[in-house]
Amino acid sequence: MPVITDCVDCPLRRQPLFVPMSDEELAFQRRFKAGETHMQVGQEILSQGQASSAIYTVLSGMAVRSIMLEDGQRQVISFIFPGDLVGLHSGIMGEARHSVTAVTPVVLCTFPRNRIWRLFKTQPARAYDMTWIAAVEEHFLGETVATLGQRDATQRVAWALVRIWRRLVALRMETGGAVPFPFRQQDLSDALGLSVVHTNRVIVRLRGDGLAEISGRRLVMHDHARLSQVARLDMEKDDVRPIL
Amino acid sequence: MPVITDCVDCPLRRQPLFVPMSDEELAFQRRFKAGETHMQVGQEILSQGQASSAIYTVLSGMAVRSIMLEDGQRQVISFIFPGDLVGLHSGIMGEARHSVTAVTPVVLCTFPRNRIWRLFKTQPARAYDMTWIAAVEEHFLGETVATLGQRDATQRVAWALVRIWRRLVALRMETGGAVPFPFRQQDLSDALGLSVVHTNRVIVRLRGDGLAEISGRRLVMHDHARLSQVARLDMEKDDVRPIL
DNA sequence: GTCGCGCATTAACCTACGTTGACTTGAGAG
DNA sequence: CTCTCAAGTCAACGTAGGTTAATGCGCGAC
Repeated sequence: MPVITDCVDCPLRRQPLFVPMSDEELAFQRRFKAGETHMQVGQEILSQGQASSAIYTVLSGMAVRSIMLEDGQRQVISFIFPGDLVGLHSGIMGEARHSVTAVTPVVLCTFPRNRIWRLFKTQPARAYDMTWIAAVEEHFLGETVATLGQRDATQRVAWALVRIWRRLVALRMETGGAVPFPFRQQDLSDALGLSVVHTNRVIVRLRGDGLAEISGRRLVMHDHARLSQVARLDMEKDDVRPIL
Repeated sequence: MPVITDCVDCPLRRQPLFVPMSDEELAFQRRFKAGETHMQVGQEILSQGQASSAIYTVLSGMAVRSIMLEDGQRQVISFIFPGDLVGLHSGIMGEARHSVTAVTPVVLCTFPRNRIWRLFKTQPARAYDMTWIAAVEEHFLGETVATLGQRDATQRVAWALVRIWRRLVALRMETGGAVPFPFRQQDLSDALGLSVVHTNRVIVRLRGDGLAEISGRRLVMHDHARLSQVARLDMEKDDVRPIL
């Protein structure tokens, strides 16, 4: 039987990426958390079209959020990392409009759906944070739309790699100039609206140019500054965000 | 001096598209609303990079939400219609990451930023609605990402036209098989990641095929079912949403 | 009226990316 | 150790959509 992480000991909330929690918030959080769920690689945390009974914070592991279109094409909407909130809008709107699939083993904090309303009633600060999280998410999606709409293949791939890199660095998951990269090239291309073949062409070229490379399920960043330039991302500090 | 609409008389909240408000909510809303702002065509309701001091609900008129990229390209993130909430995440995150530009004269209900926190403290139901709105918005953005990532030009244009059509029909703005369409083809192409030239090719073809046409600042829908099919949008009822 | 201007429309040409299909590599199963 | 299967890589060729640039057209200014 695995031991459940007490929120007090949660390794995530101390990360500089996240807004610190007050003692009172922490106390509420411990009661709000109903338990933990463990998912295997390939398992669906959320399934498109299914009602979902809970929202989750990813404690560890990674996943992809994707929509399957009627004609069988898949769009990856976003990559999911530790600290991300999953299922907010299925929780609010009733039915999941997308799937979330684990690409590594994933541990989730579970917050039952029917407690969300209590959170809004008794914990306005936490409710505010939830809206804040939704706003951050929306901001990223806007950036994604801009990337898909206006960038060419090279810029898109560079953008995705830099975004993933920065997020994992902020989570202190960088070791020896590399971060875990459990996504397949197929996931990347489904996220960027490119064919796998062309995504691969770009990745090979970026590697040849000494900018970054993917090898052994890890992303090795050789030249963050130059790759950011290719991606047209400035070097601005990532904003902190709340965590549930 | 223009007369300010009392929330009690607000023509929007009665529309079937929106979740009805309780008397108590309505009472709060009247105090929450600080006033109205009128914008001219071309004016910016929100400017990318500027701090914004308020959030707004669009009472009437239309706008586009867009990002200007460093190299001068513009991505239209979404089209804004009456009932939409504008500036939620600039309000929460401090600085606007995108611009919102009026494409018709626009009337806005103004909610000062510093009252948002009071809303969360005293009106959990309204706070919940705000999160709900953010979730609906996020859902649409996800659909946009999927459209830009996986659809070809014809499907994209059809998708945009159907989305706009349905929203304006839900707002009861349809007359004689047509709705107002104040957007330029340039706006459409910036939203869909296409060149104006190609967008025009598609529009001309859709018109020739008797599906829909844009003429005289109006969108005439000749065959909603068939166009929806082209857009790969099913005929599902649009969900209701709250309004602030 | 007619001038000026932003927007829609069209045609000719070109390229970035998709498609198909074959080959390689590597990791886990037995 | 080697078999298998999924993922990565690569080349050849085709096409959707970009680019450029010219023309048409309504509409407000005066």
